[in-house]
Amino acid sequence: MADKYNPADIEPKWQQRWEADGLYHSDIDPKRPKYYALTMLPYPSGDLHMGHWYTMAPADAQARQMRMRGYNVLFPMGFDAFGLPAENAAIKRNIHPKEWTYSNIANMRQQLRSMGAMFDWRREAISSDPEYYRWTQWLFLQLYKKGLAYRKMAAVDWCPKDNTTLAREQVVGENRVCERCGTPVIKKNLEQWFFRITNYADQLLNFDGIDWPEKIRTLQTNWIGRSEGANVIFRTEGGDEFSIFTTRPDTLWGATFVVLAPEHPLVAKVTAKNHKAAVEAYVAESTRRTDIERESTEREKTGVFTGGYAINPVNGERVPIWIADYVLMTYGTGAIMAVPAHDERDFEFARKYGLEVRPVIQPPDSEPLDGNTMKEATAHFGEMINSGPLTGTNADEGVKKTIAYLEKNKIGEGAVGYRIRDWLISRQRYWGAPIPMVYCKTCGVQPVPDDQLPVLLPDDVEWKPTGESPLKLHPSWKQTICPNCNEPAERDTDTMDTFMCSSWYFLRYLSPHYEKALFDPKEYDYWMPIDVYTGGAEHAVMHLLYVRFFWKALRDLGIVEGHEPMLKLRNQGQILSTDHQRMSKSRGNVVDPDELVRQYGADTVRAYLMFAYRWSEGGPWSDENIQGVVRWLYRVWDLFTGKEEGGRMRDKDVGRSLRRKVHQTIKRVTTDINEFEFNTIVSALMELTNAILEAKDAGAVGSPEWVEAQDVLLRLIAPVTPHIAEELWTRIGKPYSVHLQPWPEANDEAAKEDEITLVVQVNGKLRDRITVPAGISDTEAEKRALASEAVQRQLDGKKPRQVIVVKGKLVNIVV
RNA sequence: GCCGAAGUGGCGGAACUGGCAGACGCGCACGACUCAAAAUCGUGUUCCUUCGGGAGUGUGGGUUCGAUUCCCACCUUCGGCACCA
Repeated sequence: MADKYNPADIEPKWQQRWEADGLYHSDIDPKRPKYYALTMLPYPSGDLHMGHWYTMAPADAQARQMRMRGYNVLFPMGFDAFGLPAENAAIKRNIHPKEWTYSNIANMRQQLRSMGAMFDWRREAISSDPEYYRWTQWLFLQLYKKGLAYRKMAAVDWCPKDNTTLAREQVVGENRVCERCGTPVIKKNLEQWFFRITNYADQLLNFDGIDWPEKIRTLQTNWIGRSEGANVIFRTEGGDEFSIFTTRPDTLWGATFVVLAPEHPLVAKVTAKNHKAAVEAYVAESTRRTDIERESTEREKTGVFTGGYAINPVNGERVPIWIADYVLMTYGTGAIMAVPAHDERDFEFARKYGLEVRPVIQPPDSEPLDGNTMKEATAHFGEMINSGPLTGTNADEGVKKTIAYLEKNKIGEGAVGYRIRDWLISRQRYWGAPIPMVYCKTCGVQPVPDDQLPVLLPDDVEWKPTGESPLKLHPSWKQTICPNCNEPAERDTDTMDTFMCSSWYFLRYLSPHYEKALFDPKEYDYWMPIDVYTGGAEHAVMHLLYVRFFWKALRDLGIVEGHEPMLKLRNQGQILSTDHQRMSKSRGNVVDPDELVRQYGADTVRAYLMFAYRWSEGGPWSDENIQGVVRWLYRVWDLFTGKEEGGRMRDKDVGRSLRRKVHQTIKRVTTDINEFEFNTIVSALMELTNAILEAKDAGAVGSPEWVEAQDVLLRLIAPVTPHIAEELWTRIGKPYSVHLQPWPEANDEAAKEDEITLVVQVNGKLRDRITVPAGISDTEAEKRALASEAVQRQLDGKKPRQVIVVKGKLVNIVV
């Protein structure tokens, strides 16, 4: 009986048993409340690393605890298997991406199993399986039919290393680099597929009814970047109308010139003959520039006069039309009114090119502004001056009144601008779901009919990137017939962004092999929506935004119901390497969990990851502290397998205080696990273990309190360290399985303290601690506090001016 | 520049709504066991101290009987955005 704790023996044993028994199968059960716990699916990049364990093991513990609390828990797992990293790795090793991906999946599946998590593998979904991407393609077609997918020629972000376009969200940092490989992106004019995420901008700003971290909500809100203002219609002297967007319509009378983006469609038309050469040179120059140069705020503003003029609709003034690359075609209307007196950029530009600066807002508490002598623009609100009929309007009404004025005179209207761009989903790469569209010379763009899905990705392709889509180079793949006229036609040779695959994967878990639809409606009705989603915050404006957009689009298509797919989101922090850098294969600093599991066992690694960091924070990896957890589990083991010295308790308080600790721990663990505070759970469990050991020394063995303590401890550690819990549960003769037991209930009466430590302060400083009965009255507490020797010493004969008693906690004596 | 988060022992980190700062661990020191070491167990461990106390949660102020917690200013670190009109 007194054998050593050997995780290498017990962990595989129980994993096999659970597997054989289907212990973690999640099936519809109308009798139990459901709980869909989802954790982000991994990319099959080769090995499971510490980061995966760090997200998944605590998420598993929380899911397990919910199960013990009587919920029917779905905790599925799958692989986000399409995409660039797999393909790039395959190129480097010169093996087929498919082979590479699937062998990695086989490996990672084994690693995931070693964690002892309660994944229901029958529900595994792999996004690169035809039975999966068939539905990715089907969803694309649904969006297309709803007008939410469209094809457009645009200047798009292109990664010259990965040889593909990227979504705006996948270009990161101030150097505007590719999110995958860190290479600065360039612009290319290409015809590409986009999803109309901008249609949902306002809805995506609404987080009502979901419990998501403030941080993510802020990031998404900033990314969407809503700003209110007005569109104002200007006219060129030639009579062409164009509209400008401004957030400061109250400064309209101060517009002394207008600026078009170099790509603006009116540029050629407004350009006067004698300015043509300069304008064309400037346009050519700015197309050549990278985004980094062009969008850098450091760079001095440049521009050229077109020789054309526009009419300011509010005062009929003739203002020069310039072009400048600080005006972006992709935001607002690609044209601005320039109000140098009240906009820093316009001011800089006006001073450089000698254009008029005319103040039309007089901010309070400042000297009357003079356009000739101003040193900088002032963006403050204030009283409108020199503004025709609106002169004298005060700060808080200016914008509103100007919009009303514009609308009344039909020269503009209130408008909203967004920073977010439509989601570019075409990729010129091989390893992805083909875009199910066909191009016919006579019928144009045609969707592939549903019954021809999936459009299979061919295996026999030269997948190495050339800058062209690999599928384009395949000898026969793109040749097809038009679904409309049956004449020869060509397939779209691009594949879809992998973020598209991962925008709906949680729906496929419901019924991964269902052939009739995206999901089995019975499963959907029972399991959805997701009750809790766990994963990294680094996906804030990519995956986590796409998922919400996708769901809303699916809702509008009548495929799903409700406004949000995930009711609650919790982000873990990141585990950095020992060098405080992100773990990555290229840096060679990846910490391998397998090695630790071999050395200490999965239970120890699970508990350590929960114990060592605040889950939401993460931090640099260190295994120095792991000894604490190792020792703890050995102590737990000994508690159940060591010699039990029965006998008489030294006094009856031993039993009562043991029971108190047991019930206090139930409370703490239950609260903390549902708040995703895993480190304090392990602390509480260690404390309980220590308390039981102390009680053992005090002769508690065999008492009812002892029996209860053993029982509860095993139930409480079961979600954290499932294998040792199961082993010890069996060894003390309890019926298999501990994971089928109900979660213990805390008894408030038992958890209550009989005695409390009353803190005694004098002038807010701690002077004494006295032990008193828990239910002590305020007057009695005051009396005892004043009687304290330490207090008397402090008072030194002085009379207390005031005595504050906080019930059951402290007495503060003010002198 | 703008937005957000965080600064607590040698280290990881606790502290519910303003009420015992440093739980639980690591490490370290000393002790027990041992021929010895490891492991294990026990004791101690914020700093200073004349042993009465004093100081202490990034810095400086403020509110309060009382502040790690609330308010103001600043410093540092991290994350995000960045000519968005």
